[in-house]
Amino acid sequence: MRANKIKRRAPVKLCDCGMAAATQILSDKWTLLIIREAFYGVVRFDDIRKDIGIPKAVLSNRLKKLVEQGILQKVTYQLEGERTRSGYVLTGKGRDLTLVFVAMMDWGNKHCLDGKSAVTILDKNDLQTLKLGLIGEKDFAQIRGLEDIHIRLKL
Amino acid sequence: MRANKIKRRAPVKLCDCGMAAATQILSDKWTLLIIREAFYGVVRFDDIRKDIGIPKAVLSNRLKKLVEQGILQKVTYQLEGERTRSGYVLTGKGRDLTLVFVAMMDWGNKHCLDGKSAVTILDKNDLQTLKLGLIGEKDFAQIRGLEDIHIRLKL
DNA sequence: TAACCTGAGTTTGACATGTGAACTCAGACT
DNA sequence: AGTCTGAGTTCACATGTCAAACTCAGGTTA
Repeated sequence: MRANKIKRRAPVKLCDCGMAAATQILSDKWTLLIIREAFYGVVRFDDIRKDIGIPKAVLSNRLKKLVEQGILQKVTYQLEGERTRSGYVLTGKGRDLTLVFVAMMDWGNKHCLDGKSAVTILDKNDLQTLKLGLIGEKDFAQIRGLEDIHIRLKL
Repeated sequence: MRANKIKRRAPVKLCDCGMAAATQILSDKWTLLIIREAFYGVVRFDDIRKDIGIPKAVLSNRLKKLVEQGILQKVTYQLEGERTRSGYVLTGKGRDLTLVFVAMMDWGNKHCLDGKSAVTILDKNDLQTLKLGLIGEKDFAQIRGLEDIHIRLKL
């Protein structure tokens, strides 16, 4: 290995590091799976529980924390012919996790799932395939906003 | 909330979901912080420990798992005038976490750190500022590879 | 050569958290 | 009035976390 790249200290202190701050909120066995449910539109306590197999006590605790942190909000809604219920949906702060979500999905598909991916991300308007990447200033205008994208299942 | 968006089940099973697979590997209080150290070039057991404040027993355990999973590899290296030592550096699979890293950093900076960011990501060649985003097919060629980027500290 | 220092762990034992099963409680249905 | 369902809470036990003490190998000092 190239010894000149070795550092004895990280150049950014934990308290100045957005990545470190984010991990403290997101890095828990269940939290990101709960947020995944929210992205897919599953809002009910028992539905989330059945989908991901989380113990009730833990789900209750995590939902509480996610609401405190402003990532989810508790809302009241009513499905056709059903009574009103409460559910948990993403706030703006929560929806802003989209790129984290996509980045993890891409990595997981490539390295844990033999490159298979279950969804494609499309431009909502022209249905063009979208890809996550780092791009230069002159192309910033080409970046799609969260309102302009659509997640489509394959097959 | 728009009731038509509510689902009773996630459309992608956990076992087919790259995101879910990724969370099972990464979602632990310390794992992503250890990977952060690796990105910054901190490779030694004790240096990592001092930087992030992780207990030795836990660090030992996590490094073992990260090596098993092929995200880090244990290497032998020698600094000028020091004896040979072993350290932990990113593999290709580990470096592929760059976009996850950047996505989490962007989110954490925006939502946990008042928009302050400690680093900028530049094109290694023309020092253009780079940004993470979803872009359309005709611009795929503008996406920078991991070899072409450079993380610069602000100030 | 012996004593010491440092890095990289392992062991220990108290404490915290996670877990599944059983319990609660309120609103709607019969 | 009794039952069902959704959304939790409580319990008792297994697992994980933590700080401090211990180990062990190489290199340094006396």
